[in-house]
Amino acid sequence: MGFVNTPEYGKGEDGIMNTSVSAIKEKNRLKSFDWKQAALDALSEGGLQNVAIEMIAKGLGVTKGSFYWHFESRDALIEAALELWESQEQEQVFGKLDALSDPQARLTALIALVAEELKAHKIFSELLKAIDHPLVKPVLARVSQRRIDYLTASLRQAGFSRKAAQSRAILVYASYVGFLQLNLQLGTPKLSHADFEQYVAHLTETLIPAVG
Amino acid sequence: MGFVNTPEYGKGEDGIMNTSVSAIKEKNRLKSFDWKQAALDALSEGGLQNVAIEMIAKGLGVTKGSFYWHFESRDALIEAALELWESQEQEQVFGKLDALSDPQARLTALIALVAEELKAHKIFSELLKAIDHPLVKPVLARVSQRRIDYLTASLRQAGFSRKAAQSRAILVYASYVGFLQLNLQLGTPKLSHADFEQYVAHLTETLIPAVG
DNA sequence: TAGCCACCATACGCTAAAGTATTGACAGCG
DNA sequence: CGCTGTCAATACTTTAGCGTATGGTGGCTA
Repeated sequence: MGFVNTPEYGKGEDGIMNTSVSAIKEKNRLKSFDWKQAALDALSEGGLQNVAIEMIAKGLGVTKGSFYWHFESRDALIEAALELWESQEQEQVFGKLDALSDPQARLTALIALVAEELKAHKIFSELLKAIDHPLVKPVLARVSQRRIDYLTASLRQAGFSRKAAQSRAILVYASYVGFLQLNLQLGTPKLSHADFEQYVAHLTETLIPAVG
Repeated sequence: MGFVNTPEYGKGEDGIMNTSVSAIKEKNRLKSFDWKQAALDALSEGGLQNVAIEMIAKGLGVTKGSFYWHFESRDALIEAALELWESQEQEQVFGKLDALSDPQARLTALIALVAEELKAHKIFSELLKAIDHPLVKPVLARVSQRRIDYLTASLRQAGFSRKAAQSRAILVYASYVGFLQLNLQLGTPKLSHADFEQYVAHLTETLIPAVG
Protein backbone atom coordinates (compact mmCIF):
# COMPACT_ATOMS: atom_id res chain seq x y z
CA MET A 1 0.00 0.00 0.00
CA GLY A 2 0.99 3.59 -0.35
CA PHE A 3 2.19 3.59 -3.91
CA VAL A 4 0.12 4.76 -6.80
CA ASN A 5 0.78 3.70 -10.30
CA THR A 6 0.08 6.97 -12.03
CA PRO A 7 1.76 10.33 -12.58
CA GLU A 8 -0.86 11.59 -10.18
CA TYR A 9 1.19 10.59 -7.20
CA GLY A 10 2.31 13.41 -5.00
CA LYS A 11 0.27 16.15 -6.59
CA GLY A 12 -1.94 16.67 -3.58
CA GLU A 13 -4.92 17.92 -5.49
CA ASP A 14 -7.19 17.66 -2.49
CA GLY A 15 -5.78 19.92 0.15
CA ILE A 16 -6.30 17.35 2.88
CA MET A 17 -5.01 13.99 1.81
CA ASN A 18 -3.46 12.18 4.73
CA THR A 19 -6.61 10.94 6.37
CA SER A 20 -6.66 7.21 5.83
CA VAL A 21 -4.79 6.60 2.63
CA SER A 22 -6.42 3.43 1.50
CA ALA A 23 -8.11 1.56 -1.28
CA ILE A 24 -10.97 4.02 -1.23
CA LYS A 25 -8.67 6.94 -1.79
CA GLU A 26 -6.97 4.87 -4.45
CA LYS A 27 -10.14 4.20 -6.33
CA ASN A 28 -11.13 7.81 -6.00
CA ARG A 29 -7.91 8.94 -7.61
CA LEU A 30 -8.18 6.42 -10.35
CA LYS A 31 -11.61 7.67 -11.23
CA SER A 32 -10.57 11.26 -11.38
CA PHE A 33 -7.56 10.23 -13.43
CA ASP A 34 -9.78 8.43 -15.87
CA TRP A 35 -11.69 11.61 -16.54
CA LYS A 36 -8.52 13.51 -17.26
CA GLN A 37 -7.24 10.79 -19.52
CA ALA A 38 -10.55 10.64 -21.36
CA ALA A 39 -10.47 14.40 -21.71
CA LEU A 40 -7.05 14.24 -23.32
CA ASP A 41 -8.26 11.50 -25.64
CA ALA A 42 -11.24 13.56 -26.66
CA LEU A 43 -8.99 16.56 -27.11
CA SER A 44 -6.56 14.73 -29.34
CA GLU A 45 -9.39 13.51 -31.50
CA GLY A 46 -11.82 16.34 -31.91
CA GLY A 47 -10.22 19.39 -30.38
CA LEU A 48 -11.15 21.28 -27.26
CA GLN A 49 -14.78 21.66 -28.22
CA ASN A 50 -14.90 17.90 -28.25
CA VAL A 51 -14.09 17.90 -24.57
CA ALA A 52 -17.81 17.82 -23.86
CA ILE A 53 -18.91 16.41 -20.56
CA GLU A 54 -21.84 14.36 -21.74
CA MET A 55 -19.82 12.86 -24.56
CA ILE A 56 -16.94 11.84 -22.35
CA ALA A 57 -19.40 10.53 -19.79
CA LYS A 58 -20.97 8.34 -22.41
CA GLY A 59 -17.53 7.08 -23.35
CA LEU A 60 -16.86 6.20 -19.73
CA GLY A 61 -20.22 4.52 -19.39
CA VAL A 62 -21.68 7.04 -16.96
CA THR A 63 -23.65 10.28 -17.10
CA LYS A 64 -22.73 13.79 -16.22
CA GLY A 65 -24.23 13.37 -12.79
CA SER A 66 -21.02 11.53 -12.06
CA PHE A 67 -18.79 14.15 -13.57
CA TYR A 68 -19.89 16.96 -11.31
CA TRP A 69 -19.04 14.91 -8.32
CA HIS A 70 -15.41 14.63 -9.43
CA PHE A 71 -14.97 18.10 -10.87
CA GLU A 72 -16.21 21.56 -10.17
CA SER A 73 -16.78 22.47 -13.78
CA ARG A 74 -15.68 21.81 -17.31
CA ASP A 75 -12.88 24.30 -16.88
CA ALA A 76 -11.66 22.41 -13.84
CA LEU A 77 -11.43 19.28 -15.95
CA ILE A 78 -9.60 21.11 -18.68
CA GLU A 79 -7.18 22.59 -16.22
CA ALA A 80 -6.48 19.24 -14.61
CA ALA A 81 -6.07 17.52 -17.95
CA LEU A 82 -3.66 20.17 -19.14
CA GLU A 83 -1.64 19.85 -15.99
CA LEU A 84 -1.41 16.14 -16.56
CA TRP A 85 -0.43 16.60 -20.18
CA GLU A 86 2.22 19.14 -19.36
CA SER A 87 3.94 16.92 -16.84
CA GLN A 88 3.75 13.86 -19.07
CA GLU A 89 5.01 15.92 -21.96
CA GLN A 90 7.92 17.24 -20.02
CA GLU A 91 9.21 13.92 -18.78
CA GLN A 92 8.60 12.36 -22.16
CA VAL A 93 10.58 14.88 -24.14
CA PHE A 94 13.27 16.02 -21.80
CA GLY A 95 13.71 12.71 -20.07
CA LYS A 96 14.79 10.99 -23.22
CA LEU A 97 17.03 13.74 -24.47
CA ASP A 98 18.92 14.63 -21.36
CA ALA A 99 20.54 11.21 -21.49
CA LEU A 100 22.40 12.23 -24.62
CA SER A 101 25.42 14.34 -23.84
CA ASP A 102 26.42 15.20 -27.39
CA PRO A 103 24.34 18.21 -28.37
CA GLN A 104 24.40 17.29 -32.02
CA ALA A 105 23.03 13.83 -31.29
CA ARG A 106 20.50 15.38 -28.96
CA LEU A 107 19.18 17.68 -31.64
CA THR A 108 18.82 14.99 -34.25
CA ALA A 109 17.20 12.76 -31.65
CA LEU A 110 14.76 15.54 -30.92
CA ILE A 111 13.82 15.83 -34.53
CA ALA A 112 13.41 12.08 -34.75
CA LEU A 113 11.08 12.32 -31.79
CA VAL A 114 8.64 14.27 -33.88
CA ALA A 115 7.92 11.22 -35.98
CA GLU A 116 6.89 9.21 -32.94
CA GLU A 117 4.55 9.86 -30.03
CA LEU A 118 1.81 10.85 -32.37
CA LYS A 119 -0.74 11.42 -29.67
CA ALA A 120 1.29 13.94 -27.73
CA HIS A 121 1.74 15.89 -30.94
CA LYS A 122 -1.92 15.67 -31.74
CA ILE A 123 -2.74 17.15 -28.38
CA PHE A 124 -0.25 19.93 -28.84
CA SER A 125 -1.66 20.64 -32.26
CA GLU A 126 -5.21 20.78 -30.97
CA LEU A 127 -4.21 23.03 -28.13
CA LEU A 128 -2.70 25.41 -30.60
CA LYS A 129 -6.09 25.75 -32.24
CA ALA A 130 -7.75 26.30 -28.88
CA ILE A 131 -5.29 28.91 -27.77
CA ASP A 132 -8.04 31.45 -27.28
CA HIS A 133 -9.13 29.58 -24.20
CA PRO A 134 -7.63 31.32 -21.17
CA LEU A 135 -6.55 28.06 -19.56
CA VAL A 136 -4.76 26.83 -22.65
CA LYS A 137 -2.67 29.83 -23.51
CA PRO A 138 -0.37 29.92 -20.46
CA VAL A 139 0.31 26.21 -20.73
CA LEU A 140 1.37 26.46 -24.33
CA ALA A 141 3.40 29.53 -23.57
CA ARG A 142 5.30 27.72 -20.81
CA VAL A 143 5.86 24.60 -22.86
CA SER A 144 7.01 26.53 -25.91
CA GLN A 145 9.32 28.73 -23.91
CA ARG A 146 10.92 25.71 -22.26
CA ARG A 147 11.44 24.02 -25.59
CA ILE A 148 12.89 27.05 -27.26
CA ASP A 149 15.23 27.58 -24.35
CA TYR A 150 16.28 23.97 -24.51
CA LEU A 151 16.90 24.26 -28.22
CA THR A 152 18.86 27.44 -27.78
CA ALA A 153 21.10 25.88 -25.16
CA SER A 154 21.72 22.82 -27.26
CA LEU A 155 22.55 24.91 -30.30
CA ARG A 156 24.96 27.00 -28.28
CA GLN A 157 26.66 23.84 -27.12
CA ALA A 158 26.86 22.74 -30.72
CA GLY A 159 28.87 25.82 -31.53
CA PHE A 160 26.43 28.49 -32.55
CA SER A 161 26.91 32.04 -31.38
CA ARG A 162 24.43 33.39 -28.88
CA LYS A 163 22.41 35.36 -31.36
CA ALA A 164 22.56 32.70 -34.05
CA ALA A 165 21.49 30.06 -31.58
CA GLN A 166 18.49 32.14 -30.57
CA SER A 167 17.32 32.74 -34.09
CA ARG A 168 17.99 29.18 -35.07
CA ALA A 169 16.05 27.84 -32.12
CA ILE A 170 13.03 29.89 -33.05
CA LEU A 171 13.36 28.77 -36.64
CA VAL A 172 13.55 25.11 -35.71
CA TYR A 173 10.64 25.37 -33.33
CA ALA A 174 8.54 27.35 -35.76
CA SER A 175 9.13 24.80 -38.48
CA TYR A 176 8.09 22.10 -36.04
CA VAL A 177 4.89 23.87 -35.12
CA GLY A 178 4.08 24.71 -38.70
CA PHE A 179 4.71 21.21 -39.93
CA LEU A 180 2.46 19.86 -37.23
CA GLN A 181 -0.42 22.07 -38.27
CA LEU A 182 0.07 21.42 -41.94
CA ASN A 183 0.12 17.69 -41.51
CA LEU A 184 -2.16 16.91 -38.65
CA GLN A 185 -4.72 19.60 -39.28
CA LEU A 186 -4.60 20.47 -42.92
CA GLY A 187 -3.33 17.23 -44.38
CA THR A 188 -1.42 19.25 -46.96
CA PRO A 189 1.00 18.30 -48.31
CA LYS A 190 0.35 14.60 -48.19
CA LEU A 191 3.70 12.93 -47.80
CA SER A 192 4.41 9.28 -48.36
CA HIS A 193 6.59 7.58 -45.82
CA ALA A 194 9.57 7.97 -48.13
CA ASP A 195 8.80 11.63 -48.71
CA PHE A 196 8.59 12.19 -45.00
CA GLU A 197 11.93 10.50 -44.40
CA GLN A 198 13.45 12.65 -47.06
CA TYR A 199 11.95 15.76 -45.57
CA VAL A 200 13.29 14.98 -42.12
CA ALA A 201 16.72 14.30 -43.58
CA HIS A 202 16.63 17.56 -45.46
CA LEU A 203 15.52 19.40 -42.38
CA THR A 204 18.29 17.93 -40.27
CA GLU A 205 20.91 18.77 -42.85
CA THR A 206 19.64 22.28 -43.28
CA LEU A 207 19.01 23.30 -39.72
CA ILE A 208 21.28 21.27 -37.49
CA PRO A 209 24.82 20.81 -38.70
CA ALA A 210 25.64 24.09 -40.36
CA VAL A 211 27.27 26.27 -37.73
CA GLY A 212 27.08 29.91 -38.74
CA MET B 1 -22.09 53.09 -66.10
CA GLY B 2 -21.24 49.46 -65.93
CA PHE B 3 -18.10 49.51 -63.88
CA VAL B 4 -17.95 48.58 -60.26
CA ASN B 5 -15.15 49.60 -58.01
CA THR B 6 -14.79 46.43 -56.00
CA PRO B 7 -13.34 42.94 -56.49
CA GLU B 8 -16.96 41.84 -56.59
CA TYR B 9 -17.28 42.71 -60.21
CA GLY B 10 -17.92 39.83 -62.53
CA LYS B 11 -18.59 37.22 -59.90
CA GLY B 12 -22.24 36.82 -60.79
CA GLU B 13 -23.34 35.77 -57.36
CA ASP B 14 -27.00 36.26 -58.12
CA GLY B 15 -27.86 33.97 -60.94
CA ILE B 16 -29.97 36.57 -62.69
CA MET B 17 -28.11 39.85 -62.92
CA ASN B 18 -28.82 41.57 -66.21
CA THR B 19 -32.21 43.02 -65.42
CA SER B 20 -31.68 46.75 -65.06
CA VAL B 21 -28.08 47.19 -64.05
CA SER B 22 -28.33 50.42 -62.16
CA ALA B 23 -27.66 52.30 -58.98
CA ILE B 24 -29.94 50.01 -57.05
CA LYS B 25 -27.96 46.98 -58.02
CA GLU B 26 -24.87 48.93 -57.19
CA LYS B 27 -26.00 49.73 -53.71
CA ASN B 28 -27.10 46.18 -53.19
CA ARG B 29 -23.67 44.88 -54.01
CA LEU B 30 -21.99 47.38 -51.80
CA LYS B 31 -24.10 46.31 -48.87
CA SER B 32 -23.34 42.67 -49.34
CA PHE B 33 -19.67 43.53 -49.70
CA ASP B 34 -19.74 45.41 -46.43
CA TRP B 35 -20.94 42.33 -44.64
CA LYS B 36 -18.13 40.25 -46.06
CA GLN B 37 -15.58 42.86 -45.16
CA ALA B 38 -16.96 43.14 -41.66
CA ALA B 39 -16.86 39.36 -41.37
CA LEU B 40 -13.19 39.34 -42.28
CA ASP B 41 -12.54 42.08 -39.77
CA ALA B 42 -14.28 40.14 -37.04
CA LEU B 43 -12.40 37.04 -38.08
CA SER B 44 -9.02 38.70 -37.92
CA GLU B 45 -9.79 40.03 -34.47
CA GLY B 46 -11.55 37.29 -32.58
CA GLY B 47 -11.42 34.19 -34.74
CA LEU B 48 -14.19 32.42 -36.55
CA GLN B 49 -16.43 32.19 -33.51
CA ASN B 50 -16.31 35.94 -33.45
CA VAL B 51 -18.02 35.97 -36.81
CA ALA B 52 -21.33 36.21 -35.02
CA ILE B 53 -24.19 37.72 -36.89
CA GLU B 54 -25.62 39.86 -34.13
CA MET B 55 -22.19 41.21 -33.24
CA ILE B 56 -21.33 42.17 -36.79
CA ALA B 57 -24.77 43.64 -37.24
CA LYS B 58 -24.22 45.85 -34.23
CA GLY B 59 -20.92 46.92 -35.70
CA LEU B 60 -22.65 47.87 -38.93
CA GLY B 61 -25.39 49.70 -37.09
CA VAL B 62 -28.16 47.30 -38.05
CA THR B 63 -29.75 44.14 -36.66
CA LYS B 64 -29.74 40.60 -37.88
CA GLY B 65 -33.04 41.18 -39.59
CA SER B 66 -30.94 42.93 -42.18
CA PHE B 67 -28.40 40.16 -42.41
CA TYR B 68 -30.83 37.47 -43.39
CA TRP B 69 -32.00 39.57 -46.22
CA HIS B 70 -28.51 39.66 -47.72
CA PHE B 71 -27.41 36.14 -46.87
CA GLU B 72 -28.96 32.74 -46.56
CA SER B 73 -27.15 31.78 -43.40
CA ARG B 74 -24.01 32.29 -41.37
CA ASP B 75 -22.26 29.67 -43.45
CA ALA B 76 -23.16 31.58 -46.59
CA LEU B 77 -21.48 34.66 -45.15
CA ILE B 78 -18.42 32.68 -44.17
CA GLU B 79 -18.18 31.13 -47.57
CA ALA B 80 -18.50 34.48 -49.31
CA ALA B 81 -15.99 36.13 -47.01
CA LEU B 82 -13.50 33.35 -47.57
CA GLU B 83 -13.92 33.62 -51.30
CA LEU B 84 -13.20 37.32 -51.05
CA TRP B 85 -10.18 36.74 -48.87
CA GLU B 86 -8.78 34.09 -51.14
CA SER B 87 -8.94 36.27 -54.20
CA GLN B 88 -7.53 39.31 -52.42
CA GLU B 89 -4.82 37.14 -50.95
CA GLN B 90 -3.86 35.71 -54.28
CA GLU B 91 -3.50 38.98 -56.09
CA GLN B 92 -1.75 40.51 -53.12
CA VAL B 93 0.94 37.84 -52.82
CA PHE B 94 1.46 36.61 -56.33
CA GLY B 95 0.84 39.92 -57.99
CA LYS B 96 3.77 41.52 -56.27
CA LEU B 97 6.16 38.64 -56.69
CA ASP B 98 5.61 37.72 -60.28
CA ALA B 99 7.08 41.05 -61.25
CA LEU B 100 10.47 39.89 -60.00
CA SER B 101 12.18 37.65 -62.48
CA ASP B 102 15.18 36.69 -60.37
CA PRO B 103 14.05 33.76 -58.23
CA GLN B 104 16.46 34.63 -55.46
CA ALA B 105 15.10 38.14 -55.21
CA ARG B 106 11.60 36.76 -55.38
CA LEU B 107 12.18 34.49 -52.43
CA THR B 108 13.68 37.14 -50.24
CA ALA B 109 10.90 39.50 -51.24
CA LEU B 110 8.42 36.86 -50.22
CA ILE B 111 9.98 36.55 -46.83
CA ALA B 112 9.97 40.29 -46.45
CA LEU B 113 6.28 40.22 -47.27
CA VAL B 114 5.63 38.37 -44.06
CA ALA B 115 6.52 41.41 -42.05
CA GLU B 116 3.89 43.51 -43.79
CA GLU B 117 0.23 43.04 -44.54
CA LEU B 118 -0.47 42.16 -40.98
CA LYS B 119 -4.18 41.74 -41.43
CA ALA B 120 -3.96 39.17 -44.18
CA HIS B 121 -1.65 37.15 -41.96
CA LYS B 122 -3.95 37.51 -39.01
CA ILE B 123 -6.80 36.12 -41.06
CA PHE B 124 -4.70 33.24 -42.25
CA SER B 125 -3.65 32.53 -38.70
CA GLU B 126 -7.21 32.58 -37.44
CA LEU B 127 -8.36 30.33 -40.24
CA LEU B 128 -5.72 27.84 -39.25
CA LYS B 129 -7.31 27.62 -35.83
CA ALA B 130 -10.75 27.22 -37.36
CA ILE B 131 -9.69 24.51 -39.74
CA ASP B 132 -12.25 22.11 -38.34
CA HIS B 133 -14.95 24.10 -40.06
CA PRO B 134 -15.80 22.36 -43.31
CA LEU B 135 -15.83 25.60 -45.29
CA VAL B 136 -12.43 26.67 -44.05
CA LYS B 137 -10.40 23.57 -44.68
CA PRO B 138 -10.59 23.42 -48.47
CA VAL B 139 -9.72 27.09 -48.75
CA LEU B 140 -6.62 26.72 -46.64
CA ALA B 141 -5.68 23.57 -48.48
CA ARG B 142 -5.90 25.33 -51.83
CA VAL B 143 -4.00 28.38 -50.66
CA SER B 144 -1.27 26.36 -49.01
CA GLN B 145 -0.85 24.08 -51.97
CA ARG B 146 -0.54 27.04 -54.29
CA ARG B 147 2.06 28.65 -52.09
CA ILE B 148 4.10 25.52 -51.67
CA ASP B 149 4.03 24.92 -55.41
CA TYR B 150 5.11 28.47 -56.00
CA LEU B 151 7.93 28.09 -53.52
CA THR B 152 9.01 24.83 -55.05
CA ALA B 153 9.14 26.31 -58.52
CA SER B 154 11.12 29.32 -57.34
CA LEU B 155 13.58 27.13 -55.50
CA ARG B 156 14.04 24.95 -58.55
CA GLN B 157 14.77 28.05 -60.57
CA ALA B 158 17.26 29.06 -57.94
CA GLY B 159 19.20 25.89 -58.53
CA PHE B 160 17.81 23.31 -56.14
CA SER B 161 17.25 19.77 -57.31
CA ARG B 162 13.70 18.57 -57.68
CA LYS B 163 13.62 16.68 -54.42
CA ALA B 164 15.58 19.26 -52.48
CA ALA B 165 13.30 22.00 -53.74
CA GLN B 166 10.26 20.09 -52.58
CA SER B 167 11.57 19.48 -49.10
CA ARG B 168 12.88 23.00 -48.82
CA ALA B 169 9.59 24.48 -49.92
CA ILE B 170 7.75 22.58 -47.23
CA LEU B 171 10.33 23.61 -44.70
CA VAL B 172 10.07 27.27 -45.60
CA TYR B 173 6.31 27.20 -45.58
CA ALA B 174 6.12 25.28 -42.33
CA SER B 175 8.43 27.76 -40.66
CA TYR B 176 6.21 30.55 -41.95
CA VAL B 177 3.07 28.95 -40.59
CA GLY B 178 4.67 28.08 -37.29
CA PHE B 179 6.11 31.51 -36.81
CA LEU B 180 2.71 33.03 -37.49
CA GLN B 181 1.05 30.93 -34.83
CA LEU B 182 3.79 31.51 -32.30
CA ASN B 183 3.73 35.23 -32.74
CA LEU B 184 0.17 36.18 -33.51
CA GLN B 185 -1.53 33.59 -31.35
CA LEU B 186 0.85 32.66 -28.60
CA GLY B 187 2.91 35.80 -28.32
CA THR B 188 5.94 33.67 -27.52
CA PRO B 189 8.68 34.49 -28.02
CA LYS B 190 8.29 38.23 -27.78
CA LEU B 191 10.71 39.72 -30.23
CA SER B 192 11.81 43.30 -30.33
CA HIS B 193 11.97 44.93 -33.69
CA ALA B 194 15.71 44.36 -33.80
CA ASP B 195 15.33 40.74 -32.78
CA PHE B 196 12.77 40.26 -35.50
CA GLU B 197 15.05 41.77 -38.11
CA GLN B 198 17.82 39.50 -36.99
CA TYR B 199 15.55 36.49 -37.13
CA VAL B 200 14.43 37.27 -40.66
CA ALA B 201 18.03 37.74 -41.73
CA HIS B 202 19.01 34.46 -40.15
CA LEU B 203 16.09 32.74 -41.79
CA THR B 204 16.97 34.11 -45.20
CA GLU B 205 20.58 33.08 -44.87
CA THR B 206 19.71 29.64 -43.68
CA LEU B 207 16.90 28.72 -46.01
CA ILE B 208 17.34 30.66 -49.19
CA PRO B 209 20.85 30.92 -50.55
CA ALA B 210 22.41 27.58 -49.74
CA VAL B 211 21.85 25.34 -52.74
CA GLY B 212 22.11 21.71 -51.71
C1' DT C 1 -51.65 59.17 -54.32
C1' DA C 2 -51.55 54.37 -54.43
C1' DG C 3 -48.70 50.76 -54.18
C1' DC C 4 -44.70 47.93 -54.78
C1' DC C 5 -40.13 46.66 -53.40
C1' DA C 6 -35.74 46.84 -51.09
C1' DC C 7 -34.24 46.95 -46.70
C1' DC C 8 -34.49 46.66 -41.80
C1' DA C 9 -36.46 46.01 -36.75
C1' DT C 10 -38.77 43.21 -33.38
C1' DA C 11 -40.15 39.24 -31.32
C1' DC C 12 -40.12 34.59 -31.09
C1' DG C 13 -38.62 29.58 -31.65
C1' DC C 14 -35.12 26.14 -31.50
C1' DT C 15 -30.96 23.60 -30.17
C1' DA C 16 -26.72 22.34 -27.86
C1' DA C 17 -24.22 22.23 -23.95
C1' DA C 18 -23.07 23.70 -19.18
C1' DG C 19 -24.51 23.53 -14.71
C1' DT C 20 -27.99 22.38 -10.58
C1' DA C 21 -31.10 19.82 -7.63
C1' DT C 22 -32.71 15.84 -6.16
C1' DT C 23 -32.96 11.17 -5.42
C1' DG C 24 -31.05 6.41 -5.57
C1' DA C 25 -27.73 2.45 -5.16
C1' DC C 26 -24.20 0.18 -2.91
C1' DA C 27 -20.29 -0.70 0.20
C1' DG C 28 -18.17 -0.65 4.62
C1' DC C 29 -18.42 0.33 9.51
C1' DG C 30 -20.45 0.59 14.17
C1' DC D 1 -29.28 -3.93 11.19
C1' DG D 2 -28.97 0.51 9.98
C1' DC D 3 -25.99 4.73 9.23
C1' DT D 4 -22.91 7.22 6.42
C1' DG D 5 -20.24 8.50 2.62
C1' DT D 6 -19.19 7.74 -2.25
C1' DC D 7 -20.58 7.66 -6.63
C1' DA D 8 -24.11 7.90 -10.21
C1' DA D 9 -28.87 8.67 -12.77
C1' DT D 10 -32.63 11.73 -13.83
C1' DA D 11 -34.82 15.78 -14.61
C1' DC D 12 -34.57 20.43 -14.60
C1' DT D 13 -32.73 25.39 -15.47
C1' DT D 14 -29.91 28.58 -18.05
C1' DT D 15 -27.46 30.73 -21.78
C1' DA D 16 -25.79 31.81 -26.33
C1' DG D 17 -26.44 32.02 -30.84
C1' DC D 18 -28.66 30.71 -35.19
C1' DG D 19 -32.62 31.03 -37.74
C1' DT D 20 -37.78 32.52 -38.77
C1' DA D 21 -41.98 35.06 -39.03
C1' DT D 22 -43.90 39.15 -39.51
C1' DG D 23 -44.54 43.69 -39.74
C1' DG D 24 -42.65 48.64 -40.58
C1' DT D 25 -40.41 52.49 -43.41
C1' DG D 26 -38.89 55.17 -47.15
C1' DG D 27 -38.21 55.85 -51.94
C1' DC D 28 -39.43 54.96 -56.64
C1' DT D 29 -42.87 54.22 -60.31
C1' DA D 30 -47.65 54.21 -62.45
